[in-house]
Amino acid sequence: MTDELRDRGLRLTPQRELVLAAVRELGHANPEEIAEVVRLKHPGINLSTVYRNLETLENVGLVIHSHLGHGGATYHAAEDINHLHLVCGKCGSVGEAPIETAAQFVNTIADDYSFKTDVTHFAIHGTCARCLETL
Amino acid sequence: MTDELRDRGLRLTPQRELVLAAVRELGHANPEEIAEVVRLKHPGINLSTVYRNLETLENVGLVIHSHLGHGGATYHAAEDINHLHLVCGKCGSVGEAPIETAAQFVNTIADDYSFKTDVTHFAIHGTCARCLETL
DNA sequence: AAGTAGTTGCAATTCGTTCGCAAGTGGCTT
DNA sequence: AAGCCACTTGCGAACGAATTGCAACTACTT
Repeated sequence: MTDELRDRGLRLTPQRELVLAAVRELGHANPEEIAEVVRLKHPGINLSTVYRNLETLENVGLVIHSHLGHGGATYHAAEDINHLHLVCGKCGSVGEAPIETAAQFVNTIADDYSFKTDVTHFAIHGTCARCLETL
Repeated sequence: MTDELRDRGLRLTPQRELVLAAVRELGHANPEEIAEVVRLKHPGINLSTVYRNLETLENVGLVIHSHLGHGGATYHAAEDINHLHLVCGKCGSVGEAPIETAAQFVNTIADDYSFKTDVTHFAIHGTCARCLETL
């Protein structure tokens, strides 16, 4: 990460390093959760610092956010955006499926509308298997 | 709409009527925009009244919300939820495509994960034709 | 070792949404 | 036609999430 940052005149601070580490560790997490993990090693970190660092890490391409639910964004390490999210509207569970599942859909939209789809950015909303059973 | 409401012990107030009318007129709109339209005929309406009415109209099945962008929800008349939204991450434009476009995708997910997808609830995120050209 | 520009923490602010409450009003009942 | 009660409204306060201004700090270049 040092290069990605320095090449743009940005700095490698302990806080920034810890934020990235937390994102990598957590999988998908919101800023609040990330702050909690960071605080284990750097108790004083401010929430706004976490927000700002997530933003710069995203600009630099090390981190990506996606929207899983009604609320705010969740963050992923850029390396492991290789799945789409199946979010259950009833129980809130978050499942995963390989991006290839959507390959054909993405192609159709590209062909018919010249629209380049990023399937990972928004979750796929619906009802999960368990909730379908218990209706 | 009278029946949907009265059957549940709910009332048909002028505000409620105007909120539904505004949703039908606007296509996809957020609470603020809906409030503006309502105010043309009922200047005093309070924003929280709009929020509450959108909620009850949704419970009753006359209105549905979906998430098009980072921010809050946008509301549709229940009748015309027959398309999915293609939201451009660059320019913010909102395109539409028939739900059938996603039929195969939805089926695959149903078969492989027993997950029943509601494609209209979240937008399809990506880059629109025009923004792809001007890169 | 020093200077500079990026970064942090803090507190205040914004935005969108929700809440409690007292006053108002639909619409059933008589 | 009048009355009653539960549902609604408007208002202001409160809310959570995210953003901002600013002064103090510090990573990095030279």
